[in-house]
Amino acid sequence: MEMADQADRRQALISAAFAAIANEGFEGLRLRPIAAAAGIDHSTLHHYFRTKEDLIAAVLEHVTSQLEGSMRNDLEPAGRLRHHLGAIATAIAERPELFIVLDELDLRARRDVTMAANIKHDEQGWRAALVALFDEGIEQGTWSVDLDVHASVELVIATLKGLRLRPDTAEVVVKQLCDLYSRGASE
Amino acid sequence: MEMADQADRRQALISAAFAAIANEGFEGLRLRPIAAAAGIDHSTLHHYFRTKEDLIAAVLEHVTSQLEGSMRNDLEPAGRLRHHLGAIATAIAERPELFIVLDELDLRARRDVTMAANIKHDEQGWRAALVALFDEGIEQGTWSVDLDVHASVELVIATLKGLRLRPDTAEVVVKQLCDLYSRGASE
Amino acid sequence: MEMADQADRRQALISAAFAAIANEGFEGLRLRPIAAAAGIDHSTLHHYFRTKEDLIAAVLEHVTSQLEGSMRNDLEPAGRLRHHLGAIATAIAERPELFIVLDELDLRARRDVTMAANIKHDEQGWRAALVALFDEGIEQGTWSVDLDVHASVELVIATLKGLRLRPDTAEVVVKQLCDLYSRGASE
Amino acid sequence: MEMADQADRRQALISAAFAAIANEGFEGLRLRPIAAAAGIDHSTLHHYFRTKEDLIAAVLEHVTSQLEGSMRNDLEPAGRLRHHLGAIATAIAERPELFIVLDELDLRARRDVTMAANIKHDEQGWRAALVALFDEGIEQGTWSVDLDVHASVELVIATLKGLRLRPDTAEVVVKQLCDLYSRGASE
DNA sequence: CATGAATGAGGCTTCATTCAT
DNA sequence: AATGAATGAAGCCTCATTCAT
Repeated sequence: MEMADQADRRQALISAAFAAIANEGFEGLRLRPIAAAAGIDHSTLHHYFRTKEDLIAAVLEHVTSQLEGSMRNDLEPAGRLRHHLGAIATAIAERPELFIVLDELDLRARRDVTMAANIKHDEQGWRAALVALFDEGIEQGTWSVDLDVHASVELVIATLKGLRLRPDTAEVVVKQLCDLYSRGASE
Repeated sequence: MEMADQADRRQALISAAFAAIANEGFEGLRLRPIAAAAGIDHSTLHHYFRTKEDLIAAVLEHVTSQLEGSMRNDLEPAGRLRHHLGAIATAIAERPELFIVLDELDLRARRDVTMAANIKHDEQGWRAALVALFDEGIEQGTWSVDLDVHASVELVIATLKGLRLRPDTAEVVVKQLCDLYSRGASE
Repeated sequence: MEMADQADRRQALISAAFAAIANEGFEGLRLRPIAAAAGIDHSTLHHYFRTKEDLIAAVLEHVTSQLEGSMRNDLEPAGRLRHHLGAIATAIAERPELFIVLDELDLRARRDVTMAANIKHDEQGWRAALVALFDEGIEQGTWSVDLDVHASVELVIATLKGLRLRPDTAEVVVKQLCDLYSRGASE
Repeated sequence: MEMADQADRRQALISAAFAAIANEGFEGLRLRPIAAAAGIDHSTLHHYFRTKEDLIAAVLEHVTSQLEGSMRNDLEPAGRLRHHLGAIATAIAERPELFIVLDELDLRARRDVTMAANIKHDEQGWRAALVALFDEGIEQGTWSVDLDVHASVELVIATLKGLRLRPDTAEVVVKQLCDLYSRGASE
């Protein structure tokens, strides 16, 4: 039981840090309030996370673990794309903070090599799945062989990243993007 | 002449702040180094910008003034879209700092109403131009009347925003987006 | 057997503390690393030494026990002096840490009455032996009756203390001091 | 006039730090009390000394400037030695704090290269003067050509260093050392 | 306009120690 | 005896801002 308490406390700290970043931004991340939110002394926080950086890394881990991709391999390419984009649009709409924080992290990654590495790693998996999706679609005739897979993948990623700050438009934008690819497909 | 000096100094401060944000991020924005970069005492900076926020606002103004849109009204809709997106892709590729800083500013806007207002105002103009572009295209038969103008506008904006952190992919992504709309058009 | 373990552990803590003072100085004495070096939790250290001061006192005891003087009473005064100084010079050269730590302790004694008392006690024995040596030497005609015994004792002590920070010069300095007293003796 | 104030304040900080080291030792050197003693906020201290190390360096400079050697070149070697040692003995007796602090600094030099360099530099001058003194003495027949100059210099230095912690014995010890060299000389 | 000393609030981190287990 | 979570005090340092000059 105590073990659960420990983990809980740790999780509480991560959650508090996550919320702080979401609400106040990276600038506003102060250790004292985080500790207070978890109901402990600010020096005790260092018992769980030796340094501020360690806490931030844990936040990143927490965020990415929540976004673990759901790519349904049982659908054909077009449907899979539609489903995947829809899932992300839904996630953006329902839990925008997740993406806000990811954006802050993304920005910080420009100066923090560790963070950059972690984010890159996470994106790699996503990117690979998208490449496979488009490759398969071309193979099956869903899209023309002329389709630029790399460009398409980057377009999808860029669009989704660009939606982070405007969660309210996520749904329509994603639909529009799907439609464009469907039209290409019907051709 | 001194007036020119004044303006120069002011501009030097803004440039220094801009560079600092581009290189170190918002977190790394310290007034003292900014003043030093402009060759003045850190106290004197407050004669030009009463507060840190004021300086940041000036940086935003500086950034947006550099991005004033070039929407060529002499071209037909499809060409105009292609040209516009190409121009932005070029800008991203050539002066990525501009967009990096814009991203930092965008993120900060979530907590700074003044900044949010300024950014929104700037985007409004952009948005309106895009709406006009698509409306005209539909009117002229470039795109189907079924085209969701609002969604398309947001898609374009989201995509471009999403490119900020990956300036190297800007060109191909923009081309891909144009192609998708061209194909839709050919229909 | 466990008792031996206990003593061993205690000794390990003292040794680790000794090494820490020798290497990092008094400033650098931290309990956690000491405990870690002895392979126990930092909390457990408090079972062996209730407080940091207690541990330091034990270090002093450890150091002085290692320096228990070897004054050979079988030699005549001049030879005894030469032998004694030589022994200390050798000790300084071979185990300089012992003297470094003693110096740190000496300095600290200025503010720590307990330490001051302990050190004073240790020195008292040394001082008495030296007084006896010189007294005997005068009695036997080795040195003139004009020899200031007290001053000579303090000179010897001061010189040896002054050598602590320059272990490499210990040998020649000690030899020089002996020579000065031998010359006085030959008179 | 204000300039004097500035320098005064700076000096006040150095003096306060000096006193703190003398009374509490290096361990007890805290910036806040130092600032308070000088009548300023603890953050203002950083305006005068960017870092704690800088302040310590200033203390060292202050101490050594007070000890600038008084080697009277108008006296013959034996008299010069007697005079020099007497001067230092007097200094130790009258201002023992100076030497206490020097001892703390000396000890710290073992871990602080900058301090070690500064101290070494100061000692170099002293050492050179002593070497010259003994060389001249041998040349003039004051001492035998067999005298080990290097050893004698180190003996003098070690003795004086060893006196730091026992200022009350300085006078007699120094006299005894002089006597030993005089006797050697008379020979 | 320019300076630089001064401020006060606040930042992260470290440490010896205690307490419940 | 041993652990490790928790504490609270304290450490150095930084920053935006103000004020007297």
